[in-house]
Amino acid sequence: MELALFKRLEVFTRLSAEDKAALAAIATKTRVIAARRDLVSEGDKPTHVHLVIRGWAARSKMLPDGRRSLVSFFIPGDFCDLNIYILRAMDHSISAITPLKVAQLEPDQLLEVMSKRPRVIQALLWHELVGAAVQREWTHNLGARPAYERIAHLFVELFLRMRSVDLTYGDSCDFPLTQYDLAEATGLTPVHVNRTLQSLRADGLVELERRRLVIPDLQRLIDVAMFNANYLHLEQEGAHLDAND
Amino acid sequence: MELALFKRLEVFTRLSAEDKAALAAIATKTRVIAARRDLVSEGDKPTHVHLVIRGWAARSKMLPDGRRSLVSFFIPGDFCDLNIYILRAMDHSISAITPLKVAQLEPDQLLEVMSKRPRVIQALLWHELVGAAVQREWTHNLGARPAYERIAHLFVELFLRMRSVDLTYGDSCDFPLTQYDLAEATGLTPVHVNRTLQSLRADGLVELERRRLVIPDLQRLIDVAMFNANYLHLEQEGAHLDAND
DNA sequence: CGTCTGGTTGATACGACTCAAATTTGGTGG
DNA sequence: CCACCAAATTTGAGTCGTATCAACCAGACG
Repeated sequence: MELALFKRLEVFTRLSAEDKAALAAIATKTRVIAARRDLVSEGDKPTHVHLVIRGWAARSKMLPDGRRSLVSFFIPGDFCDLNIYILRAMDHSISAITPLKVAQLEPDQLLEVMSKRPRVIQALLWHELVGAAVQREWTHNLGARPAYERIAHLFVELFLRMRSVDLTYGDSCDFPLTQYDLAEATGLTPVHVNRTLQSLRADGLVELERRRLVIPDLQRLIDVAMFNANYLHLEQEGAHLDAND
Repeated sequence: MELALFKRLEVFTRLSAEDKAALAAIATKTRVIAARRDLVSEGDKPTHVHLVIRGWAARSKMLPDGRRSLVSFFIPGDFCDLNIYILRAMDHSISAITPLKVAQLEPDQLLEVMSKRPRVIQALLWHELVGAAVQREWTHNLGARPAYERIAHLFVELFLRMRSVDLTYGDSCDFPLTQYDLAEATGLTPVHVNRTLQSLRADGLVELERRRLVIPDLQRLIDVAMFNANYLHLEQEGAHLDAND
């Protein structure tokens, strides 16, 4: 288990080597899911906490008439389902976008680690709160931005999140979402996503092919999307905290 | 301070009389805000945790071009800003819809109560998780439902939330949102909200006038809105837990 | 009374959807 | 390495839901 995975948790609090080792010790059991399969399904009583190790996943909600939304994405370093301690049944599904490797944590063991290591509990709480902030921004994105800016905004968010876990390479990163996925995440039609994407490309804001995203001028895309990185709470506050007290 | 306010927290865990007394003891300082004024503003470093005692509030996010979204509503019994322990600056504003009375809790004192009373910490965590689930459903609502169902869905949600804190009277409740508020919350135009509201009325699904909502046939509205109460996690799990151990 | 806020109406325009088909890409097995 | 198939992307034409702009109306309030 690569400790690099816990980088995301350290934005808020630096974890000590022991904290990370304790987490790693209970994250040994992994599971691999094929692309497009469910990790957890709506209605299930959840049994494990998952940590994404490799690949992308999405949280989806479905309407009785078949309409589906993707309401969150998970990239490496993201925990899903920290809420299982409390919620009785899943109100959404989590499915793999790509082939997905996750660590499967036993709730009891995680609880044990948290009770002994206040930094870990803080880090996980921070993780959840940022998740909630992202969700609010998505609501805002769907409610307030037209298609062009809305898609641009999603690109910026995902790019910055990938960058925060060192998964970008200069101005590019993996980007496994299909146009159909983008449609479900933005509340648009696949056809309209396609056309909007073409304008974004024509305007030189993004390149997207073969599951690879290139953003030649990030600042320009940020401006277009009216993106305010506030909500990602990426500032390295953790840097100020000593990990060894 | 009326203990009834903590009813919302008890959906998940029954709180003992002492738990509630401890909360009430630190919730003595109240603050009153005029309608349409900010309780907390975007960018602020938050200083208190707030509990809504009377009135409605909303969480809003604004775009540089002036477009605004309401991304959450708070009704009596709701805590706002439990995240202040972690987040450095507010990524949204909280403003009063009606004249608003809140309890202003000192973060330190709340922390103190939580550390001594595991049930309280559980209840607050549950509260946050439900808030996150509601946020996801809003994202879904904006992304997947057309105007008519979308507004219907919001009515059902707010009605059920009001009912869960005993603020409904049979098939009706206070409903202080203007059509302009509804527009900002649903990502629609005030004009379109007006017209959609007229259809909902014409179809006998809701009555709404003078800040009062009547839902003559809740089940029918639920069906129209494709509302699944799952995500509110209202089932009285707390009923199973003994408050005195 | 006038003023203000919130609600309503009408006419028109446009962004996004629908349906249907063609094309390209990527993966698989022969 | 090519042939094939399925998945993903692209294109076109026509429609519809929602936005826009501009009045107008009703009640609340000082």
